[in-house]
Amino acid sequence: MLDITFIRENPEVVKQGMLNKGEPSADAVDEAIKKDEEWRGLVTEIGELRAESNTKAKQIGQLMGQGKKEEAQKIIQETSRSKEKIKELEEKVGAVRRELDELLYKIPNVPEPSVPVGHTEEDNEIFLSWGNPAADDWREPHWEIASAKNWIDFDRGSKVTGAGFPFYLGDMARLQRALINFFLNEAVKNGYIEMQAPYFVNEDSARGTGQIPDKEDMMYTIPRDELFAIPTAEVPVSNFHRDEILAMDELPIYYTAYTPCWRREAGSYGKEVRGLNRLHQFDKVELVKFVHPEKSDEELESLREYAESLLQQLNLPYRTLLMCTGDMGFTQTKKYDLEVWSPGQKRWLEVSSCSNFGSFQARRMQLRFKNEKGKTEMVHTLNGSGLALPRVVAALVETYQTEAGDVIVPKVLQPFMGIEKM
RNA sequence: GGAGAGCUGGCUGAGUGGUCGAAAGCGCUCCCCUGCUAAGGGAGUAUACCCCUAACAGGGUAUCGAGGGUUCGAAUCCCUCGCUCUCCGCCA
Repeated sequence: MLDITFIRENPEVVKQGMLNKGEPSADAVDEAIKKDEEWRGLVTEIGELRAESNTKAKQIGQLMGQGKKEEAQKIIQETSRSKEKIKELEEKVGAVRRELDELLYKIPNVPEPSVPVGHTEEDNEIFLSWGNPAADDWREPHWEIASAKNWIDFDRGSKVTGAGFPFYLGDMARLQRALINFFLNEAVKNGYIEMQAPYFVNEDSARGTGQIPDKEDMMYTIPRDELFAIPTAEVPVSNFHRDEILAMDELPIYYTAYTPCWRREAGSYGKEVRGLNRLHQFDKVELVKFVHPEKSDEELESLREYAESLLQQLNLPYRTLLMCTGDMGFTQTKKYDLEVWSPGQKRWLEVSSCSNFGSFQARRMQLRFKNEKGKTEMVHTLNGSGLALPRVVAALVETYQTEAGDVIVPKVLQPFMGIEKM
């Protein structure tokens, strides 16, 4: 959610950003400004009425204390009249505030000036490419390799749970465990605090990071206990400091957490979801940063560089995309996607998304800090995957497959697996 | 799952219907005193929002776990929920 004061002072910037992000109309901006005016008017009016009745209540208290009951009685009668007016206004102000909040929830974060304006993924900018994508004809997609080696059991996963919930077996299971260890170790080396987070969150947390109301259908729910299965560790980790005021010298704070992620992925179909390309449950190591507002731009770059370093160490060719305004999402000011090359499928697979949210999430979460002047100010939040497992595994297996059909274990993972070949 | 106790400012803790945004202590900040140290004296020290202002200052409202209710008036009474602690049960 954006700051209404910022919207009031920069309506055109907000409107332009909204249209650039592909919203059909920016009318919500003017409507919000109008609602805000109405709301402030009502708040002022109520404040005055309450001030009056507070004064009278105090007078009554004094008179009662002095034993002047009749005089007190007189004032009591006067007061009960304005009571109803206050109640009426309170209901109205509550309704107007809800309407205002609803409008504010509809206004997306404003893209950074450096973000290319565009509508579709065609307009994303290739920020950089690394490595030489393999293009040999003999390379197979990972699901062929996995099935030959009996590494992934999709059918039994479907029997036990449903489509998109595979079992991993033998060396494949060990590979995933190795990747998780490798990613976490690297993150800790780079200053991230390792964290184990809850896999379910409550409604306030889902709202805090914007899953509700924007992306409610993405999550699995546990209605009886009013909980949501996390679609990413971003949700519990970002909400860790919700409703807090941090000291300035605590910033920046970096966290990393491994969790499974659950996503309903309603409406997905076809070859896009073949094999490990898209699952309902998958593993991911997530990176979350809480930073000083002035630092968030450079923090996004270092987050991106860190995520890239993982692919470099695994020696997997990738490219980094700077997402255009229309493809970047509601809550971000700027976003990079890392795509790894899948030589068996001959396509790029997204394995990380590094985003700067500015104060957008922090405002929803009421996460603030005391700045240089001792004023409370919203922190800036960023997050990125470091990395998401299944597609890394897919690209890795396809890239490290030998013509003889084995899969070599990447050097950096060998210490974790204790073998050189799967 | 059952029974009970509790939730007050950065912390400890007082406050059972009126002058309480809240005693006292600790901590912290500033000032004074004191030739180190220690001690002492004084002032200040929550958050959000609204109004006003060039700004500072100022005025107002709300907040004593959350939400609702009773009342002219609620930290104090009532209801619902959350959380913490103790005991019992169960359990990886």
